[in-house]
Amino acid sequence: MKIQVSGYGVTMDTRWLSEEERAAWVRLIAIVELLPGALDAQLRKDSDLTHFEYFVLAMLSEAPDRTLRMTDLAQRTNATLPRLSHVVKRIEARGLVERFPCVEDRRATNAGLTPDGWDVVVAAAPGHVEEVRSLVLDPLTPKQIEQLQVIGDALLGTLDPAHRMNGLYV
Amino acid sequence: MKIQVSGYGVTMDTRWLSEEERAAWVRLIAIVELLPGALDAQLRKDSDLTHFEYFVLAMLSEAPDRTLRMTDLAQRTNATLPRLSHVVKRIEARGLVERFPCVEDRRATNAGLTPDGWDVVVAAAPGHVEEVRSLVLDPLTPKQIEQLQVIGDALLGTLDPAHRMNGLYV
DNA sequence: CTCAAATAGTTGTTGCTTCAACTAAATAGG
DNA sequence: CCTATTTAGTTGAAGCAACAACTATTTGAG
Repeated sequence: MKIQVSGYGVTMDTRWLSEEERAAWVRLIAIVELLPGALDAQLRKDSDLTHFEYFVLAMLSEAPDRTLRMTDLAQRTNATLPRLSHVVKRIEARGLVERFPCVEDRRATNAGLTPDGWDVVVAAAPGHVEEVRSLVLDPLTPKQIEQLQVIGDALLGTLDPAHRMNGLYV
Repeated sequence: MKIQVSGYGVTMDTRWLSEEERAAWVRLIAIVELLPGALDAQLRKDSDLTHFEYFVLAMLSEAPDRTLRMTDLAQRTNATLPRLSHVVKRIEARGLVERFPCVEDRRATNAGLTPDGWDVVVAAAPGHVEEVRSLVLDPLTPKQIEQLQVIGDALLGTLDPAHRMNGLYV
């Protein structure tokens, strides 16, 4: 057994990370921790929405009739059905969406954007897009943006094999 | 569609996202949504730890005397002090860390890893590293890992300007 | 046709994060 | 000095998410 300085200490038959791997990983995990808070903060402040609520409204705003079935919406937003159900209940209470039973399959529920909900998304979008630009896009070169897209595809191949998170977003 | 935002008497047009920008952004946001859950799931299952708890223990395990001041630890883990305080209280109750007042500055509290805490990190590390490999590193080429590191630096320049998230991680 | 299993969604509980309020100690201004 | 402010940390309340349990339809096997 050998004590490592920048590893975890005890060496086993695990393949530890190389310096390059560690550098990339540390940065990715930092981004994953910081980005949601930054997004939430801007949307909260300017539009009284969480990022997830915005995400839900944005998905609906791009759907035919601005309406989707709960299961479909859950997949596009990468939410569990219970989570989505609670969130939709809250934004329904605020008048931004409405739920109604599906005719073809009476187990199913449709969630549709109300006119008020549409107005809220339209009002929130520009500020959100500006935030995305200043946080993520502006610091990168066009080449890096392309690299990020390719890298993202590779990671989502393992994180989201079914490619369920496919909605048109922003 | 062109939506106008007005603020402080100035009206400006929103620059919408190009196809490349949107593609990169959609993938990044999907990763940010999916990665934490995947990390938590593995650590929960195999070691009864959240990823954040593991992160805290890992930081302590690399510090001199396996001890850090709360503020320092909060910065390295990118947590607020209240969040860290609650988490440390919980893992202290499990015997993994202990808190004791700092001698030089009696406002401050030190958090130190106990022998049990050390054992837990050492036991959890290999499985976690394997998970990181299979989720993030293995799907990427060495060149992409390098690109990810550079891109990460650029994004953290705006997300974490003070570069507080500096701990040696993994 | 019937009954078991799968599917769609909701609801309640528990746990973690955030926010605001608080205590206590160190520092700085006059 | 001595008071005012800043810094370090804790605590309690409120809100959101994960999980489990539940109802209600639909499908499918025999």
